[in-house]
Amino acid sequence: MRIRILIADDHGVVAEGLQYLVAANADFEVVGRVADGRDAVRRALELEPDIVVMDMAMPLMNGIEATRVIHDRIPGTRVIMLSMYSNPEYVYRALEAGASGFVVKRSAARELVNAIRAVHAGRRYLGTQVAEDVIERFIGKGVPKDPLGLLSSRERQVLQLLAEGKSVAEIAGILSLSPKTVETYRWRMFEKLDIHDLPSLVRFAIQHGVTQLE
Amino acid sequence: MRIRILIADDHGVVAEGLQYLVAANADFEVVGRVADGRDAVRRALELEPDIVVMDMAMPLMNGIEATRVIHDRIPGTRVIMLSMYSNPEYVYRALEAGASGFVVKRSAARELVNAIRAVHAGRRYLGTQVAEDVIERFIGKGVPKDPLGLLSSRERQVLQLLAEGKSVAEIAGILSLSPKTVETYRWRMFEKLDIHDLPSLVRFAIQHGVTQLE
DNA sequence: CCGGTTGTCAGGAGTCCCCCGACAAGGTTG
DNA sequence: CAACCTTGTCGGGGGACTCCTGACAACCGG
Repeated sequence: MRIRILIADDHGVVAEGLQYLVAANADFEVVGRVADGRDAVRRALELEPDIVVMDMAMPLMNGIEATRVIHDRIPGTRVIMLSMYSNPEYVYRALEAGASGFVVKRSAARELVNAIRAVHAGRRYLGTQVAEDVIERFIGKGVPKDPLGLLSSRERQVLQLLAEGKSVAEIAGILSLSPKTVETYRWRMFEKLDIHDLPSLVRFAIQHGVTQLE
Repeated sequence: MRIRILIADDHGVVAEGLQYLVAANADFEVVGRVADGRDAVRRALELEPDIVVMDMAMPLMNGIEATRVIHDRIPGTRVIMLSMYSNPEYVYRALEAGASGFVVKRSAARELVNAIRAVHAGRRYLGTQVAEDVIERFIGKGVPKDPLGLLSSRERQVLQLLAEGKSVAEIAGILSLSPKTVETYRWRMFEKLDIHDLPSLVRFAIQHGVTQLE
């Protein structure tokens, strides 16, 4: 019985590369490939793979939020987060959202393979680089507390979409909500973060990895 | 006679993925893989590959500089730049440094394969995404100019203030202008940059150093 | 001297935002 | 358990803001 894997990465070249890389192991099977967080959730629900290899920064819904949903809804599926950076704040948020592993793209492919096997065996896995960074931080200070924790998951979704330049109406369409509801999230978000203009919100989102500079 | 390829990318996972991806084509042969710009130059000198697939952002020596050296010293070797971003300034700098192709990681693997074949056949290749961006902005100019140059000084002032979160009314106050005038600058700016939402404008401003994060 | 760019302002239709209120469901805590 | 808080969801209304177009004088480059 091969390990069934879903790959979520919005960089076509990278994603297809990953697919070949993973498929080079006889006991791995890539069952799907998607390019944004919402599709990741959809296909994961549909396929119930053993493992999702998830890029952290993706359009529409980032890897963290997607992980949160998948972890909640599909108990048998484990998520391995793949990220450009090993910023402890990111690692913390990924694990807190329910990821079982965290590997930086910088590391050797070996690590991803190790991570897949470890996680599939029910363990957790941090890339060596990641583990070092995180431990370093943990002994220095406590748990990194980030203001994103103040926001509910809906609010974070809206934050990302807003920062990506979507209008309230577009967001309502994307999330299948009333525009009024989206406005409420936006309003509550501004209150919680004590931010009162869109540009500051965009900066905040970039700084906290909710969206990227592109 | 197979096309001999050197891969330079500091992200282990990505690089190995690329290797598998490229090697999936029978007429391609991956002769080496390196993780920084200096090694790229060293190995290129040593191997004289047909093609170097080069990541733009690498430690020690970035892809641009490495390309410059390789292009100068090994006439038979062509470089294809692989980048996260299709920012025309980057594309320009890559081409000016002697790259023969430019593909963004976002694009499909197919494009990289196309690029390799095209470049090996002596042509140049820009990914469709890249070509669009570049042509759009450079066609009328001829001279590669950074898009900030498109803006008048008043427009740049307004850009900065907008990106800092100021409202049109505030800006009018600061610059002692009618709000209507400020609106005009804002509108002209959007037109010139082909940007149609505030968050994108903020990103643009940050990317071009008009304002900073934090 | 003429077309293009810049700096400046105005108008109007239409959109969006701000802030408030509301309520049900779930979670937490005394 | 009861009381409270948070979250998810929606609506209203009025004021603010945006978008686009038009206008015109000044300058500058060819």
